[in-house]
Amino acid sequence: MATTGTDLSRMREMNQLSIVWALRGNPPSTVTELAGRAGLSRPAVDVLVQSLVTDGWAEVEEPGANSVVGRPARRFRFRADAGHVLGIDIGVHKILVVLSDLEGNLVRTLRRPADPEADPRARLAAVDRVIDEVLRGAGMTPDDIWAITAGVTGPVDASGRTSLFTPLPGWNAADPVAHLGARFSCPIQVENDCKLAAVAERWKGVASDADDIVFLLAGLRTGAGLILDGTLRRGHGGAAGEIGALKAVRWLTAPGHLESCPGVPASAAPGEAAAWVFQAARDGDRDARTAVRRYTRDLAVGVAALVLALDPQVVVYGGGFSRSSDVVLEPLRQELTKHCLRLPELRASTLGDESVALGGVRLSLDEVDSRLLSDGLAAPSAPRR
Amino acid sequence: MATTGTDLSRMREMNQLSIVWALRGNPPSTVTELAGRAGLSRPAVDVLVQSLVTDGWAEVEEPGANSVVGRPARRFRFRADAGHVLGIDIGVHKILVVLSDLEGNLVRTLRRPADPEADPRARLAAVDRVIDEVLRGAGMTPDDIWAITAGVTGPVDASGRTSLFTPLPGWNAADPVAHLGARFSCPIQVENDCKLAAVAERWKGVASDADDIVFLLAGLRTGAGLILDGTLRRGHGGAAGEIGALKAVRWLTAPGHLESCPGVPASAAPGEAAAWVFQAARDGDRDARTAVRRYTRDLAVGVAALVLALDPQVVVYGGGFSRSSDVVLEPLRQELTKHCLRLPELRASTLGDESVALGGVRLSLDEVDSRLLSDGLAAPSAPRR
DNA sequence: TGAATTAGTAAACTGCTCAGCAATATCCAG
DNA sequence: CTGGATATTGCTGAGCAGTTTACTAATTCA
Repeated sequence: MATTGTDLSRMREMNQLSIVWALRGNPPSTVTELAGRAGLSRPAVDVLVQSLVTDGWAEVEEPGANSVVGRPARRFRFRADAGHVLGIDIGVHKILVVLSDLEGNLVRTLRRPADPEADPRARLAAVDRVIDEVLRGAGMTPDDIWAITAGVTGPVDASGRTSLFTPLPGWNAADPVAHLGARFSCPIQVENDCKLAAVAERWKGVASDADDIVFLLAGLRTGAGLILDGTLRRGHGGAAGEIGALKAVRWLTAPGHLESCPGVPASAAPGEAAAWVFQAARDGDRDARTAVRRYTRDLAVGVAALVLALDPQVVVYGGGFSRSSDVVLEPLRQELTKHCLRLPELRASTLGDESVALGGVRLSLDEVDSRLLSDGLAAPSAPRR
Repeated sequence: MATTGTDLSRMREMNQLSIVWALRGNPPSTVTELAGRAGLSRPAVDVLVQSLVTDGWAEVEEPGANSVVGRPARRFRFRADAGHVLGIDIGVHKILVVLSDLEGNLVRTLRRPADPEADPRARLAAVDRVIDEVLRGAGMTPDDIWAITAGVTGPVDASGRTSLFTPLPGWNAADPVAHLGARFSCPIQVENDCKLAAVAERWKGVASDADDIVFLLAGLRTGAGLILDGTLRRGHGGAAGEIGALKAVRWLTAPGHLESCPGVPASAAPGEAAAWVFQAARDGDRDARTAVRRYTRDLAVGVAALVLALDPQVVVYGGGFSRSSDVVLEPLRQELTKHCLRLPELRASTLGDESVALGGVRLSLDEVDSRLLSDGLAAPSAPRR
């Protein structure tokens, strides 16, 4: 453990950061409240918050109507709009861009359909267009963006490349980090979609109380994202959670049970077929229930492997199929009890298909925070790579 | 992130700790060397190390023969013998106790056979006897011990109980923490044996360079321990790594291929049978090679599941069978390439059957360190629970 | 209007780090 | 054998950050 020594200036930096963290995500706060939250004395907080105001990180709110006894206090507010970050979902069928301020408040969300057959150039050009539209709508330029995280399907390595496999046509030759880097000088990450969705689920979703989470992205493709000890697990090569690649785990073929269910309208697209089967199962259709049961049986093997390997607190069922969790969760639970030693809680995602972009926002905010931690906080400005 | 503010006294504490860490594990060091290592100024280090000496954490070494030019510097040495910790392996067939000083130097190691059929009371009494012998041999009393970590088979929950299952007869009714706590007032942990062995492998073993490790404890039983991001993963209920419980993973039956190999002497005990087969395979015996291949094929499914789930940098093959890694590793590698996306490095453990107790020592030392971090360092003494 | 309560501010104090200088001890070249 | 070079120790004063204490300011309630 190579702990490095601390001096006064570093101490001040850290105390100032602890004020920022006490300020952020809370309603406008008095000096006394901040002192309590940050564990510092009132005078110390006073000078720290003063300098935050002059630097532009915080704003004063002069005392107004105050119903409590005593001298009314000024309140300080974190200037969440001092910077912004982007979370992007580069999907097969859609592109979703979310713009957020530094507090994680979503400023703007824009979804555009994407051509499933588009080659990487065309897809990245489409991403650019959606980003442009979002920025224009918010009256911003690329320089106002402090960090970007984009999600794609398939395992992503440290450089943001998708070398092993991906359902995005031609994508393993694409370099989205370089592409975005041409217009944005802020830090840019590309990450696997399941991993981002898992992050979102812990941030604003159904697993915010848990530190050990297995997240399932269930749809026509099935994937998993892992959060252990509260932090996203990428794996040494970025391929953590890819248990679906194991032949004994029939995640590739599992959704097929839904499509091949007797009674599905011949005209239905694959995604619609699954929705039809779930609805039919909900209505009590015998064939549909069998199909769902087969689907969950195949799904459960992989989930059980993850559960046994990691012993998580919560398994979150997310992705496109999570809308039908009411007919999936119970059979899945029954299957899992057959396999597992200790059954974790099973929860259905509520974030819908924004989870990937949301997770991207969260990772971008984390990136901003880690910059603050390492570089300290000068006047707010977009970090450069 | 609830970072709490820092004041001067806490800062001194941290700087003093950083001196301790700069001192420990290094040869006796001069003030200048320490200043460099800890990132502090020379005068600062001087007063800090002075107070460490008066507290008893460090010793001065007056300058003696000095071959370098200039005024000879005093050297300071960490008093590794200020305290000691125990690592214990409570196995089915043996009990192994390791006594270590604060620097991780092994002071005393004692192995005693255990009755496989012994009930928990008898087994814990045997543990007591081995501990007593070790302490007596080192001239110590229970009060000289600062932390104890014991390893047992089967998943261990946070309280040190083995409630799910275990091959130790009657053990799920045992409470080893309470038993040891009657004589020792220091912190006591009980942990799963595979997890401890994994920790040892990263500490003094073959995976000291890796942060993401899957450790296999391969013997008549097969188990796994996970280290991710450099820290041991226990799982929410302490059952991480128990992938062997999955029916599709045939870890329970895998060693059977070895015992049922044609040609094994009828008189051989199960453990000896495996050794015989490995030797025969080494000598080119056809049946033995087939048996080993079957064994690795069954083993590989579970390993592949862990590898795909976690994408580790290294897989370590340890446990009793690791002595025969020369005939196992290559077939295992071949099987894994069939299953995995990205093959991690495959290494054979070199720690032998001391790994569990060694891992216990490491965890005990970690416990001591975390006490120092939270409570600061007064004069050295055994921490109380 | 005065008591009670809370906020803001100034001054004194503590404790730590750092820069720099003088003192000291050894080695080595001449 | 001696003086210079080198490297370490010990010391002092300056600077800085945070705490404590005390005092003043602003507001509500009785």
